[in-house]
Formats: sequence, C-alpha cells, structure tokens
Amino acid sequence: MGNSGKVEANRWEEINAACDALSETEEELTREMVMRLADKWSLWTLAILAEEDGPLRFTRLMERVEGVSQKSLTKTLRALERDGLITRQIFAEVPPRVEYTITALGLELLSHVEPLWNWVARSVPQFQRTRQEFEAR
Amino acid sequence: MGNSGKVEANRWEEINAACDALSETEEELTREMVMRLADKWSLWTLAILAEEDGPLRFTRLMERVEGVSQKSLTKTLRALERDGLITRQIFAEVPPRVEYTITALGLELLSHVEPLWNWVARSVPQFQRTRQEFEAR
DNA sequence: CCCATTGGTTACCTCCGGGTACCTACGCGC
DNA sequence: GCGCGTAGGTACCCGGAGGTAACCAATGGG
Repeated sequence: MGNSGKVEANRWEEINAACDALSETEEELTREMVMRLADKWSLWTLAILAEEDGPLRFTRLMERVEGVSQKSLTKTLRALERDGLITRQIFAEVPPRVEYTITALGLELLSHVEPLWNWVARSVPQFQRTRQEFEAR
Repeated sequence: MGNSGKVEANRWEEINAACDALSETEEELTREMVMRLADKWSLWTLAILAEEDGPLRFTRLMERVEGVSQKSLTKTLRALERDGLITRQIFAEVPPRVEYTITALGLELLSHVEPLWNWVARSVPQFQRTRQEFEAR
C-alpha cells in the first residue's frame, strides 16, 4: 500500500503538470468539459449515436435515450454539437427532418471514457461492500 | 472516418456488454458513481490527497482545495469515505484532530481517470476552435 | 377545412447542489 | 470567566438542472 501509493501519486502529478502547461482559462475549460460530459444525458446520447454507427433522427433518439425529455435532449444535442462531438443536419422538408451523427472526435472521446467506465463497473461490488460496512459502522 | 468509426463503435458496445452483465441496480450504481465522481470537488480533493502522499487535516485540505466551503468539503469527504476512496481517522484530542488519507482504491481510481483527463486537456484547443466556429455560424 | 406529424420553444414548477452565516464541544492559556 | 482554535452541524437562501405541458410552423392526407 505504501510504495504503490507513491507510484500512483506520481502519475497524478503528471496530470497536474499537464494542467499547469495550460493557461488558467484553459484549465477551467478542461474542468468544465469533464463536468459537462458527466451530466445526466451527454455520454448516454453519445453512446447511442456510437452504437448506431449512422445518423439518427430526433424522435428516434428520444426513444433510445430512455427517460430523457424533449427539452433536455435538445439542450444536450446542442451542447454536443457546439463541442464538435456530433453533427446536426437539417433537411428542408415537411414534416421537418433532422439527423444527428457522431463525429470522429466524439468516437475518440468515447474510446477514452471506456476504460474508466469499465473500471468503475468492475469495482461496483467493492463499492457495495464498502458502503455496507460504512452503513453498519 | 468511416471504418475507424466502426472500430470505436464496437469498443463502445463492449462497454454496453459489460453493463448488461450487471444487474439493473448495479448499473444504476455505476452511473451514480461516475456522476458522483464528476461533481465539483470529489476528484479535486482526491487529487490533493494523492499528491500529498500522506494524511491531511481538515483545515489543511480546505486551504488546498481552493474555493471549497466547509459544508461542501465535509460532504465530499463523507462520500469519499463511504465509498472507500479515503479513510478518516479521528484523534480524541482538544482541539479535535481528524486526518484524511487516500486509499489504494482511491489511487487506482485516479490512475484510471488520468488518461481521460489528459485527453480532454490535450483536446481543449480543438474544443475552443469548434466553439468559435459554432458561435460564428 | 381539419388534423396529424416533426422538431422544437417557452412558461411554469420542483428539486437539489452549494454558498453564507451562525452554533456547538472541548480544553488550553491568560 | 473569557476568548481561541478545530471539526464540524444546522438554518436559510439562491441559482440552475431538468421535468411537464402547451404552443408553433408548414404541409400532405382525408
């Protein structure tokens, strides 16, 4: 526990070093991005678009991202588009048709999210045990 | 962009498969953990404890985690302790002394957060550019 | 003429994270 | 007896996230 801790701590210092290389506003932007991506719907929506491997219409998307409201989905999609993680293509038809597609950047992001997510998923039993012990304390 | 997209999509399907292997409540727990860790202070606090490579007292911690309020730090620390990411040792002294230490689990978590964080930090210029284009549209 | 469809937008409401301010318990030095 | 310092707890307030429901524009079908 002692020496392995030191190794991990050094790794984390690398992150801090990487952050220091950025200007203050850029570090804030990093923080902002991380927190924005961890909101209720962004990653889920992105994952749906990734597994589809093709464009999806708004209504279709709302069916797949179970439980999301129109309003929240709109907002989420605008934010994802703004950051270049998805594209939004409007067709001048009636009734209107809008297609959303994940970008290369979006797929790259997901590929970096995956290991962390998998680790958390694998560690869930550990967390459950720890919580029970904590509760029973 | 076409075939690399397919590769990434398959990777993401692995995540979904990993999630399906868990019960529904466990999947919710995964989601909950990810979102909890992405809150305003958890990761930051954890990082401070990691770089310290030793115990830290409450007041000390509040100085380092710049901008956190007493209330929020208390809450954050309780949550981290509950999940076994840090330990909390109370000394029966006056004035009271409480020491917080990161656990092996906490360090492991940080090591898995690091690549994602680094990628986001590296991609910040890209995000800035994309946003400017979006704004100017 | 009426209505359904699609992709929103808007008003309204509630919940919760997080901030400030103030309180406590305790033993110490004065 | 009085303040001081530590590690919180508690009450109150504000803003923002996110849900619901109603409305809208344009047009093809009946």
